[in-house]
Amino acid sequence: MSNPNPPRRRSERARVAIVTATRQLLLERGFDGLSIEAVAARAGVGKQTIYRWWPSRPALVADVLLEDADRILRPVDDTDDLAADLIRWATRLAAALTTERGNAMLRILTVAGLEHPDVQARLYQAFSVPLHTSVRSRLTADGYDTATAEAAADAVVGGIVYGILNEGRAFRRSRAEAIVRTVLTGLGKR
Amino acid sequence: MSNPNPPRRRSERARVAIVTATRQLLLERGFDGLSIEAVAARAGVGKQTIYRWWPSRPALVADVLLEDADRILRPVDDTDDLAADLIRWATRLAAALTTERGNAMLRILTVAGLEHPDVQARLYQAFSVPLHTSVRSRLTADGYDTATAEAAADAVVGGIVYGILNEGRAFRRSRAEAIVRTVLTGLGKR
Amino acid sequence: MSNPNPPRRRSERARVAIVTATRQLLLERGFDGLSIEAVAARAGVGKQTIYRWWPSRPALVADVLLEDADRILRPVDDTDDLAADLIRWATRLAAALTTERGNAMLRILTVAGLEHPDVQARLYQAFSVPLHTSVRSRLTADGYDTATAEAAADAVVGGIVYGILNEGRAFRRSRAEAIVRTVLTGLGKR
Amino acid sequence: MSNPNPPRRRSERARVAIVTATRQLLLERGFDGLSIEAVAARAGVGKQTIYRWWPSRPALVADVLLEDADRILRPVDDTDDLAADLIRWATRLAAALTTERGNAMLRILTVAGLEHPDVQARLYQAFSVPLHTSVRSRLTADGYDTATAEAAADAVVGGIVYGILNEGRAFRRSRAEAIVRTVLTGLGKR
DNA sequence: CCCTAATCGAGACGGTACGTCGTGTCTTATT
DNA sequence: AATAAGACACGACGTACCGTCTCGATTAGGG
Repeated sequence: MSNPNPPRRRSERARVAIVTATRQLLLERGFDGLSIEAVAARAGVGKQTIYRWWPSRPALVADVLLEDADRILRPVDDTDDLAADLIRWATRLAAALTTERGNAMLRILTVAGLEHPDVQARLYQAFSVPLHTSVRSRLTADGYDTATAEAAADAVVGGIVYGILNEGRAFRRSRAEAIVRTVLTGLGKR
Repeated sequence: MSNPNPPRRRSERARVAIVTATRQLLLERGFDGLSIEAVAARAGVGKQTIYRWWPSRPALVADVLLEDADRILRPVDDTDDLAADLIRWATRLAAALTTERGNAMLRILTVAGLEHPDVQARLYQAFSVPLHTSVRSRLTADGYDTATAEAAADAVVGGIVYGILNEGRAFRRSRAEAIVRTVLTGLGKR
Repeated sequence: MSNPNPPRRRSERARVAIVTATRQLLLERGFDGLSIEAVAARAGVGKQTIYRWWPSRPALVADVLLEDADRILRPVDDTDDLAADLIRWATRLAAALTTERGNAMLRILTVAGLEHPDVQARLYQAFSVPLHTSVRSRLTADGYDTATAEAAADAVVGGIVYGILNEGRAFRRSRAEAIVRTVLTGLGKR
Repeated sequence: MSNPNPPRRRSERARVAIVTATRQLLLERGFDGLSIEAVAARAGVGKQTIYRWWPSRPALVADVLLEDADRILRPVDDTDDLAADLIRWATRLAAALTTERGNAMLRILTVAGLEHPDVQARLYQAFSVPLHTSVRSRLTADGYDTATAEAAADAVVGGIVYGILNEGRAFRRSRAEAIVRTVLTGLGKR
């Protein structure tokens, strides 16, 4: 009995060439300067091959960003020093998002998400959720209740990422530390 | 002494028509869907009249957003109850940014800023700075030191705005309140 | 002794499906609107199967036209009345070329020939030559010399076919008759 | 009182460049090989400028052909020798249509007309009608009645042009002469 | 109060990119 | 082998806008 839905046979060679070309052009020209035509040319691929597998420019960009997600997402350490763990995590996050490449990625990621709802959903799952969860679960692991952990994660992640969106690479790591300290200081175990 | 910048005789009629058309089209089609050609057509204006006064599409959009800034920016009240003042302010901010129109504005504002550095600077001054300052000065007014107020303002503003950027209109006002409470609880006067 | 051209095992089913689909699409969309892809889809056949057996689109079209040649080509009757024979033949030809289908065929045939030299050669042999020969040999049968018969055939066939190419289905059969009469009247046996 | 329909201001420079480029490319690559993109590139013009003024490729081609119509259309001389006049005209027509350029034009003209009805109408008026009329009026000038002149013109023009469409540049001028002679011989004044 | 130069509407222009269609070649799995 | 299916690199399509550039036709101030 044969498969009624034979899987479409996709060229891995083309897929990699497209994703690679997209990544390069994204860093060279930014999200807005990225044209499908340029990607196709650099990848040595027909435009149709891109349109066959990706519904839109933001969707292609999202795939590229998702492949690089682990450069930004790191788990929170779990020693017996909560403050130290979160501060280490926060400064590393700030560091990753203020490298030239990391900052470019953050901006691209944000624009791509804002311009295309379904891409937004994927990026949200892949970036915002893990970031938030890292902090939240480190807190609940230490005994904080869900609501408190939630609000504290909002404040820490939002404070840092929104700060970097606004200030760009000028955002200092010490500011991330200050945010964590400020939020933490107020969290009395009940 | 003669005016070094002799006011050029600009048609106010055209200016208003352009800004109005831009606002409408922005809400109908979003930032990316906005074309100068469509603005000119809707405003009953030649394209050149737009290019004569605005250097780029984001600059035009920025002007429209700036005209509407006061719909979002409200001062923090200054009663003797810090927590109540900040919570009121935060929930109002969240409310403004989760209306259909307010949310659209936030998204447009963010994209416009991320894609055009000099527009970014103007929008930063007009939106991010006042937001941040509101909170910070309410805190310093209550005796908190600059560094603490800074970090707390980062956490509150970032927590709310970044949250809304991610969740959109689904962001609950109660979450804004929780963030404020969490941040506040930790701020012990020294 | 074995066949030097071992017949390749070609699917007759596919051949017929392709030719039929081509004929339908030719009548629906004309020569220019005919795409190999559409033929393959309508025939339920892979594109490669078409390219395997026909070198080009005009070649495929030519095959279809050749299968239908006998709808147009009729011998000239040979009674003892030359004028009546030729007039009958001419009006029948005009009739065949002014039906919806016949006229479409003529136009397709002409375009296909003009755009592809080797197809032109085949179509010339299959259509123009027999048409011309019909008239010419009826005349030589009646005793006219070759050169005269040749020129008269040129005038009759060209007059009718070129007329129909220009006027389309508006060309009246009586005009074909008039041409024949005019040409004939001048042919005095020597 | 201002003109309610201000004439659109068309660039003559662009018009000429487009027509010239089209003519060149037509002779280099033929009708089918002509792409709007190539015309735009060679003319140093945006594609839109072509599409703004011509509705289709055949329409553009028709304009080019019409500009060259006088290379083919010549009046019939009117001396007192009908046969000589028509033969001279016919051989000149055959000569014009069997030069490399003239033959190319004839083929292009025919294909363009067959593929686009409204272009067909214009080309018919500009080429077929004058050709036919030339012969017909020379005959009526000599006293032949309308119907006879009509049929004779059909035979002469059709015989020559259809012959050249079929035989191409191999068509001999003497054949044109033979056709004229044959048709003429049969025309007894009544 | 008129003159004149800046501004206005309109829209053509040379371009870039879009997203789609079709080409002819190829690869894979099936018969 | 030949087949149905369809991915692939490529080229062209016709459209949308870009930002620049004329065109007259106002229109608002300084003479």
